[in-house]
Amino acid sequence: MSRRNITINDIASSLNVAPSTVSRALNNSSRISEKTRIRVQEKARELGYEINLIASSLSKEETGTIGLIIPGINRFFFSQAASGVESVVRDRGGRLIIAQSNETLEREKEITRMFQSYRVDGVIASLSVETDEVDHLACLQSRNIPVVLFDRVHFGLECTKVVVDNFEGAYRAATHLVKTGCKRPAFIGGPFSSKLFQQRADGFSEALRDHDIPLQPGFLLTTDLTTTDVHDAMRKWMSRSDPPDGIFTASASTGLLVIRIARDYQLGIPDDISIITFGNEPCHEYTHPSLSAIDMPGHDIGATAARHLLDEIRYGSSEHNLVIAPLQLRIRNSTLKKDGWEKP
Amino acid sequence: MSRRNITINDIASSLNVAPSTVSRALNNSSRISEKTRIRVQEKARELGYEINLIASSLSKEETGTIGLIIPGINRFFFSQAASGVESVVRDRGGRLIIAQSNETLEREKEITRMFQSYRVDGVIASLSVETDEVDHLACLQSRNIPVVLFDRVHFGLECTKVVVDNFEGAYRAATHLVKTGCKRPAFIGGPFSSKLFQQRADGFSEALRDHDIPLQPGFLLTTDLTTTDVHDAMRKWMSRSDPPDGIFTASASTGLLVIRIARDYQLGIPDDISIITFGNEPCHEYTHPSLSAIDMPGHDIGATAARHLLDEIRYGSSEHNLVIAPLQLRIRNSTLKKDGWEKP
DNA sequence: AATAATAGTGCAACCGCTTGCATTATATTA
DNA sequence: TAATATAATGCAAGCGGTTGCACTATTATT
Repeated sequence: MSRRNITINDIASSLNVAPSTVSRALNNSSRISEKTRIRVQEKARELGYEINLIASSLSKEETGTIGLIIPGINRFFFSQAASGVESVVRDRGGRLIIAQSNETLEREKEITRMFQSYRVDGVIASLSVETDEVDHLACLQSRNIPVVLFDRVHFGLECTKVVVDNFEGAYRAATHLVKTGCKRPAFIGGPFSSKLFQQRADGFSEALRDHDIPLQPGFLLTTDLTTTDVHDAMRKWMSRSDPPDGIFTASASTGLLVIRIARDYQLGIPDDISIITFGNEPCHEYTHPSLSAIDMPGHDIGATAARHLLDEIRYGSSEHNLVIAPLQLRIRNSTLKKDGWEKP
Repeated sequence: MSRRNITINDIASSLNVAPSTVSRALNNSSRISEKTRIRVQEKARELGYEINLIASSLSKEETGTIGLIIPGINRFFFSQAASGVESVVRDRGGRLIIAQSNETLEREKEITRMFQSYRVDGVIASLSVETDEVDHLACLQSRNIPVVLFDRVHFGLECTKVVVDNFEGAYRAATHLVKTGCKRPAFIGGPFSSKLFQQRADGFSEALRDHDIPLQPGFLLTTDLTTTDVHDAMRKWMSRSDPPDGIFTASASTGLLVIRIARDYQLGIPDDISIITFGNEPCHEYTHPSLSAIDMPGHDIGATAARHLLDEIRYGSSEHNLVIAPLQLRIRNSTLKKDGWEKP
């Protein structure tokens, strides 16, 4: 059982050539004769040689590794995105390090420091809710490590960003509610400190305005989206004599919660109340009724972010784009009122 | 904007000490005087020094990085497990590289080669369905890279394994079905090439035997668990004059599918037919009715695997354990028949 | 056949940190 | 005070590749 790993020196000496020749042969340098290349590669296979990427990284001053920061890997959207990133990075022969911020800025900073130490070639990130400044990311850039943000972006950082059009998605969701017969739609979203929720609220409002549906006072709620918050909101709404007949939740998980609470209130979905969410999860197919949603293509978003980052690394272009990923309206039963105006 | 990264040499020369002194000071070696240590650490902070982990890894011949191989990051159980691994690894100051096999052996082999090249300190893996031999993992071990398997393990590899007791879980699920009034429970699982499904089937059978419930012919199905397979199975069962009155699915996703198909057949759940699954997902709370399950603690399993691996790395112990993670029976509405024998 | 151009290979420095051993400064002991 | 033990620091050789440049072997040009 050979303890020590085979190195290019082993190959070199067993073939009586220089290590540099071996290195070039293994990297298919054009400066090596076909004959030698084959001799070297065969010997390498014979000895079970595997390149030491650490050594290679050190001398090449690039690691072929990119770092991914997400709030939590175990949330559907982010795991989809991670999957997308991973597949692109792998296709291009790279490696991926994934780290979770757990929604704290402190941890996010820790991770960027770690990535810096690791000399990753680039970083893709979706920011924690807490993140209100981006010095830690700017620091990466100043050390020549390009950054690409997706979904949870911050416009204080000059970099390529891959986002969905939150305004448009919300607009479409609200329009869908209206077109399927809702006269009194309501909105529940997260804090406006996150631009994303602001935009979703705006899209919702504008859609109502454009369709001449008045926004009832108290029907546009901003909370922290904790379970309690959502329960409170529902209680407030349902205790009214004129409750909403449609709800748009600005997050997928909130929608799932709302559908359950609505059932507890014995509300008929969608006939008493329609429900649609921003964000789509596998669950949505399995709820009762199945839950309509604005679907954010997580995998594509991750893949796109990765492609942009890798291009920036490869070509050193410092051209920063704002990429808008397409949204899909997934109509399911939670918004198909019997007497709705529009049936698919 | 300083392009080049600060190195220990920069610190050394600006302080007129040797690089080795700086290195030791930064690593809190006891061989350095308090005074120098502080001087060095302050200067390091002042210059914005960040250790180059690549260089450090190369000279220490250890990377502080561990590799994780899972079939797919975007599946709940595995993302939970990954999360568990990550948190433990991070607590101990390490880094994690995650790679997905996408359920193919070939990709799994590729990953192990990549990990080898990366000189990860250890590997945690949950095998692809295709994986019927473990030479690629044995190869890691032979190069002194310890391996820990979880959930999808292979007993051909001598290593620590973290699993759940599939037999017992299935036994408990089946017993639960029986105790809640099922007289004709059925089982649908994956191919027996995977030990795990075999064990679940065995647990199911034994529970019936122990409770004197006969297993009807054709009620223990082994398929590839594709959507078509599940539909076929349900059609076969439901076209009988004496269909099952309870179904135990050996995977969570199959259960979700079954509950939907059952609704399409207009079956009352749980009164006409109870459903319980091996594996629990957030979805289970939101289906209608909510779906009972044997819950595998993904996060804990990952964390446990990580702890064992890191200990093996640190202490070089070659003692290999079989760790059985506890299962939880999550009783929800899909198994609470009105006239069941046992109510919680 | 002599010269120039080109292809193939080797030398050696380097990437940045670590570490065994040698050396020097300081403290302890006789 | 000299001899010895101990603490603090420095030297230099790695770790395993990569790469600019020098050098040799081969081929093309006149």
